[in-house]
Amino acid sequence: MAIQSHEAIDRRQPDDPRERILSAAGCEFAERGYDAATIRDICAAAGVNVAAVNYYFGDKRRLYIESVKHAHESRVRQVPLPEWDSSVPAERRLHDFVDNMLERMLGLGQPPWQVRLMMREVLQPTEACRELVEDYIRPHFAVLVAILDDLAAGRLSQPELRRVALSIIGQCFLYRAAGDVVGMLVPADEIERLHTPSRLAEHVTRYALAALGRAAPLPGGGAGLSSQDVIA
Amino acid sequence: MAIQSHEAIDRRQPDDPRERILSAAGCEFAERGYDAATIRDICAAAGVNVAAVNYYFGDKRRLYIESVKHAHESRVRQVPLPEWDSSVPAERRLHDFVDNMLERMLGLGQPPWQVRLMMREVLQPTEACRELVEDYIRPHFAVLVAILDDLAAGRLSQPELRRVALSIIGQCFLYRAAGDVVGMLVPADEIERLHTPSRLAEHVTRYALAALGRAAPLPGGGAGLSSQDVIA
DNA sequence: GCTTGATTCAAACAGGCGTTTCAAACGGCT
DNA sequence: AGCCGTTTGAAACGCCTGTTTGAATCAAGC
Repeated sequence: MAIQSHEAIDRRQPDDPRERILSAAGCEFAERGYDAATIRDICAAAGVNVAAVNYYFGDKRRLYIESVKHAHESRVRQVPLPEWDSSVPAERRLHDFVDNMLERMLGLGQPPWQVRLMMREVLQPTEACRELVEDYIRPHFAVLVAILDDLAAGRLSQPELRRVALSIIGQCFLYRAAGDVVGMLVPADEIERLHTPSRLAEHVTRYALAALGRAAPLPGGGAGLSSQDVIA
Repeated sequence: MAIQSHEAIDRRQPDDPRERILSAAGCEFAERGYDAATIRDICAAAGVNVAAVNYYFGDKRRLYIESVKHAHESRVRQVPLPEWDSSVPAERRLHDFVDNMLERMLGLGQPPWQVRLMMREVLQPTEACRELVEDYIRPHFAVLVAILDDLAAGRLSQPELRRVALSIIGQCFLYRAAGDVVGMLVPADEIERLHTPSRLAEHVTRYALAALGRAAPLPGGGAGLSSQDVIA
């Protein structure tokens, strides 16, 4: 039997069992991975019976896909694409974009399982991945390419712009995806001082601007937006 | 029941059951992950009985750890750290290093499951990770930092050098770890033409040299070691 | 030959998994 | 009240997992 009036009712209220299951599932999938996460644990965390997942979602695989979408939607709502006044210079827009991306990925506020779950999709794509790329990643990518196009003032081809964009994303990506290993390679106090989202954003931005000839090369003092880490 | 003379015999010969299990296990773990890989599948691939893994390794977890070490060792043997004559300029050494790293990661020869397995450790560290970092990653990292130190001629502090090194590694890392998503963002023909290890190595190197003021900024024609992708 | 230890094998074990069942409880409705 | 579709609940069903057993096989030493 069932699953009929699911479209009709409002949902989205936090005591809705379906919503509770999605949150618990996303959290569990993010932490343990698809295979290691069990329906029993998910249902226990959500405070519902194991039969509920069959009732609402059919089976584990569809629950997983829905929970990825759910995480991705709520994440988009939390951290929207930044928008700028047309007078803001491209350098500042690049910095804001990178800062926004790092803040979203490393998220000092609370390390959100949503990002961890989406990261799993990126690293080992399943059915939910294509949707994730189209709705979430590609728009961000397009904005970055546009900023770089402004910075290069038409002197770079689209393929070149894309490669530069990937270079910038790669740097941010490393800190999120391989953060544990980075933590083993860099002294702990240096991590605390210099590997905050805002400090990293400044480094990545300065690195890119210097490479594009829109700022003095790296050792230079007056190039970036500020000069921290004085001596170390 | 026992495990006694394991140290005595030579092993390393390819028909040794222990060796066969390690290879099959590494392959299976790399492809499916720890939980999804089953001992039965591994043993079937290795052509041994399921009891063999208990006999040789004790249990699944220890088999996993040993297979990570095994993959890492054979990978080190395959692709050693490049060495240079002291007359080679730092620019060339940087290019060679990046090219070597990308070739090892993306490995055109055969997409090796060893790298995929090690990548899993980097992304979600287990017990085997620390050893991996100390034996394999840290030495490479140190070489890169030394090259950058030469390039900067002492004008960058150690923390700054490490950040630049991570920027370079991050760019390579993205193509390996998030290659599927990159493939969705970039046109297929562009991938084929420009996202080869050697082309990417040139881009990453040029990007770094420009940022450090050791080459003309990116749009410049005569800066890099060659100027491909003419118009696109 | 026989003995001894190391190795292999088929078969079984207990436990956890996703999934299903079916009856009980709920909530509007007339 | 009684009815009926929706939602929950405890229990069970197969199935597949990692692991273990105990006997069969092999290799070498005497």
